[in-house]
Amino acid sequence: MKPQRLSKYNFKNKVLRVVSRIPWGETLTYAQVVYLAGRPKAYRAVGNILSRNFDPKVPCHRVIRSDGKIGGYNRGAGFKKRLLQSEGVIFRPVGSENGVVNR
DNA sequence: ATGCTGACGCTGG
DNA sequence: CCCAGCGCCAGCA
Repeated sequence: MKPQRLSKYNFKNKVLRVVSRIPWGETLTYAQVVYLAGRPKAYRAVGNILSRNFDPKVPCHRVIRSDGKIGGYNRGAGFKKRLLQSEGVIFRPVGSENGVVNR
């Protein structure tokens, strides 16, 4: 077992792990995830990582924007919203598209 | 090694 | 509420 260097090498891994621990029906913002992963200012990178993640073990649809908007999804934002709604996440109809998570 | 990319966040208009 | 601009960072070609 090699000592795990959390500085950068594990960042992606850590992010995926954090996301995979989000309970059913719960949501976290990108900022929260990145904070838990230890890089409070790397929210940009998280988007990159999640966009490339296709592992079903990682419920990346539970990660939303800090302003409450849904954000993007590699399978389509609409699909992401449906998934969240089916998990009981309440959306407040705002604007035309995105909608805001009620919390 | 270098430069561009993007599922973001925040402020200002 | 919507749009534009700037900052920030790890991944990837």
